[in-house]
Amino acid sequence: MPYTLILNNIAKHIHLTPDEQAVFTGMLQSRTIKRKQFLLTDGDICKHSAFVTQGCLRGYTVDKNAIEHVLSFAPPDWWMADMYSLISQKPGILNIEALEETHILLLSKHNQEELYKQIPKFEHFFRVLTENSLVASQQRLIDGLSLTAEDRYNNFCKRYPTLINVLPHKQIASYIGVTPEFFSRMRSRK
Amino acid sequence: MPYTLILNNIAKHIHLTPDEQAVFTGMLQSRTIKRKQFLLTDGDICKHSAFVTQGCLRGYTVDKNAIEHVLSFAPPDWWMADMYSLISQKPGILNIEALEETHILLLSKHNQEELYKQIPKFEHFFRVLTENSLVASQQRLIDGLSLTAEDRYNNFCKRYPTLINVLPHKQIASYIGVTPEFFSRMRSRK
DNA sequence: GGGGGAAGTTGATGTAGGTTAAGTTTTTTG
DNA sequence: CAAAAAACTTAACCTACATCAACTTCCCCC
Repeated sequence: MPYTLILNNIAKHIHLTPDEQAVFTGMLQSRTIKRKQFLLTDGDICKHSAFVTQGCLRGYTVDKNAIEHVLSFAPPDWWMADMYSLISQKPGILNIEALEETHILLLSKHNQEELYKQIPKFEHFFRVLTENSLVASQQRLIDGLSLTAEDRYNNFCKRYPTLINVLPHKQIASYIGVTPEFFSRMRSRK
Repeated sequence: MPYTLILNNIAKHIHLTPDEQAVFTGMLQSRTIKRKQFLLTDGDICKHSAFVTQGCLRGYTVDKNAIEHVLSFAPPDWWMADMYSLISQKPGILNIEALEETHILLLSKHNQEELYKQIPKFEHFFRVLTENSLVASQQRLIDGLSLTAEDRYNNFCKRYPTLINVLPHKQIASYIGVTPEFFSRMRSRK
């Protein structure tokens, strides 16, 4: 059953009756994105939250020197969206690309709001999810201000051990905020 | 009436009946913090969300070299807490200090949860609040990865024009991630 | 209102990490 | 499976920003 992962993800925070589960899963749309293809690009208006069931997404921005900066990765069991664009419904700044063939479940903004009305527990669920993201984002900000690149890399290894062997080095380098060249030097110093 | 500001803050996202307003304001505790005094220090467990009605708070961490890093400022009409500690109820990493005499309204974690039960609209309110914080935090992350210190300073001036003339330079320097010395040089170059 | 301790400035020097470039290895895809 | 592209490495050189130190100005608080 393709909904096991997402229902378990939700069950971590709220309990759904079988009926509610059916309402919820009925709102989902499943989709496969091939390697190097995009779910969303810079300038698009984000109309869905995506939940990854297989593969891996990355969300990144491109600066005025055409350098990419990874904001987040989404391996299985993670949610991904351009939050700014999703909540404002204005053109976003994020590119969301599949690093390998990736299976996702899409929840449209319309259905998400419908869910808040029909099953208010989902307000709670997404509040908690957002709170956790905020804490992680703030911790990463603090790390960026107070740690060396080497310490940030060590943290990344500890926090996301499964991703280390899956992601290309240049993507990890971009996430922690260094060039691939410097990342390579850092790694050889140990 | 000392609750006007906070009720208007809430009215931006949800509508409360007079009864609900009374329930809510009845849960608040007001407090004054003198200049250079702390609402919370590193290692404390955060038990309240604070809403500033007058003055200004700053939240910062201290790294292993005893350097302070400002995570956020809270002028009037802003909420402040150590989110990590508040949601996990584990010792936090944030110091929250008053930059001048500051009036706040405190909502305890217990009352906040009570509010979610008694007036579910508050789930919605805090979800939206948290979403907006997340978007701001992510934008700051991206700025840190892709802009020079000078560009970050210009952004800060645009985004928080009222804070520029209120905050000591060294606090702004810390927020944008440079030393006071470099901040001074940056400013003299224009 | 004046003295003392922060806050801010300025200059000389140091360094983490960037840039450019060239070469090697791995992966992808026709 | 081969060729092309992408990922990774190494080295020389560069720069944005940090550090240290001495000085000046501001602004609390007694």
